[in-house]
Amino acid sequence: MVISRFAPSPTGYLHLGNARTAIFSYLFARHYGGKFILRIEDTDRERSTKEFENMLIEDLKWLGLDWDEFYRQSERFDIYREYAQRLVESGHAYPCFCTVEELEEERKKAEEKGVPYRYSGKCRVLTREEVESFKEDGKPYTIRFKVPEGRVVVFEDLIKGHIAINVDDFGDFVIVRSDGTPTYNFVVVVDDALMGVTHVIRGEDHIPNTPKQILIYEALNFQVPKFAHLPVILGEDRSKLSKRHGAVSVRNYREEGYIPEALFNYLCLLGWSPPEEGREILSKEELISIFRLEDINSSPAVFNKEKLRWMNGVYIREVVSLERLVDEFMPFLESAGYKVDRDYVKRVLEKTRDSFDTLKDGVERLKPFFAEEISYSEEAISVLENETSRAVIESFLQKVQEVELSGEKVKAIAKEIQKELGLKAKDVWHALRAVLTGELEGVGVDILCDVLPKEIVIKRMLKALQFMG
RNA sequence: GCCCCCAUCGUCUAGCCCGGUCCAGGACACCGCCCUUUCAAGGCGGAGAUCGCGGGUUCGAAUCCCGCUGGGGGUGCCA
Repeated sequence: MVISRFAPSPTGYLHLGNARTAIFSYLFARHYGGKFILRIEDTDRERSTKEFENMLIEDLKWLGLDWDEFYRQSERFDIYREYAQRLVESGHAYPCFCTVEELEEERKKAEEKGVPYRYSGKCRVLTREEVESFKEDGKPYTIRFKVPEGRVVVFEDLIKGHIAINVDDFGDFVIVRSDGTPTYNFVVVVDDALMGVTHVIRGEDHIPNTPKQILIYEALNFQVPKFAHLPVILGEDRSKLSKRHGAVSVRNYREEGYIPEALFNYLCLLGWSPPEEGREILSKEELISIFRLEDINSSPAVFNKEKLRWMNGVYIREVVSLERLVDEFMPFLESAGYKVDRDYVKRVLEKTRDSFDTLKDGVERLKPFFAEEISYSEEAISVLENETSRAVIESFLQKVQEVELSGEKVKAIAKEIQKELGLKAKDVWHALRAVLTGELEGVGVDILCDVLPKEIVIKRMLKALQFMG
């Protein structure tokens, strides 16, 4: 069976890049009917927080991901301790008593000499007696993995292909910190092996770590999994997508009114493309059935907010059901301070969902449907100041009294007024629009009248007349 | 510095493995027209890539080989 995992560290909000990694890893597992594991990598006790962990989980669920197993590394320290012990006993690792200061010194010297830095291996040659006596003195120590010399680690990456790295490039690395907590390169191996992970799917920034991990797999006699390193996501300036590029967390997009399925869909298209050309709007189910690691592009992709926006619009106007859209939209109306009836919102959205790209934009555009009081823009005011506008409004008020209000009716009335007053269609509509929406652009006056209660329409007319004095 | 990865329209990409059907296809954005009471949406059309550069191999290269350049990533008692 295929087993993949997503292993975020709870040190911040779920980043778009990580979200995409999670999605690919998830799609892969589901495609093969395998298992998907979520593992919180919180071995760095300094930077990890429970709050971030909760938000990570919340965001992953919001995106539509689910997992079969859940682990938290901070709860598995006993396991790591045991395997670290084994490595020491088998001679693959050793205690190192060097202080941070000493190491800093080594690094500085290397830099001055212009040679690439790697740990000197000083403590590698400590005798048993020396080690014992240091320990008795209570000297803090780390445990380092002994990197074999002259070894070239080779692996076939499922995305990048053949990769060979000479491990002489890095020195013995720390697997257990002086405070007893294990480090990433070590725990990731122990966990992936123990959890039976068959495919390690992660960002390409992990490629340099891979040989170190393979060395540990071997030392522990674990079976080495397959690796698939995803290209990174870049910002507009082609550097790794980060906070300085603006909104880069899943949460940002959630708050801006993006539909989770749209974000999910868009993220999939960064670095991956469906085998069937031309179809880009794909549901989670479709993605699961067609997703293959082989179709992942090996070059980095620039995140394009415009296209995400467009895609979100597609989801709003034609993909999600009306009920779903209402559910998604309600919270945005509430946080904008509108107290409205769900049924009313549904009637509004049914006619207007094709005119905005994000829920937040929707709130703005649909203001005339929800706001108690509307305010006039400068352009609207200048229209209201037109002599003809008063006549239009007065006539409209009179004609609307005896009829049931609807978009069709309003069209008929507008035409009548136009004829009676000898105006251009534009003049009539502009006046009505200014009165009803306070703007000269936006939703159609007819659809506005289709759902807006008649008394509100009348109220706005009267208010306008009053405004005109 | 050293190590690693990458390179097709502005952006995401198809094609590259198995050279010719590619004077390179699709999508977003852009431009124009249509629809129209406005803005969107929608429909139709357009512009946009000498396939990073230079060498090879070949009758023929975006596709194979080599070099260069550019970009990105890594180089932690972070993950």
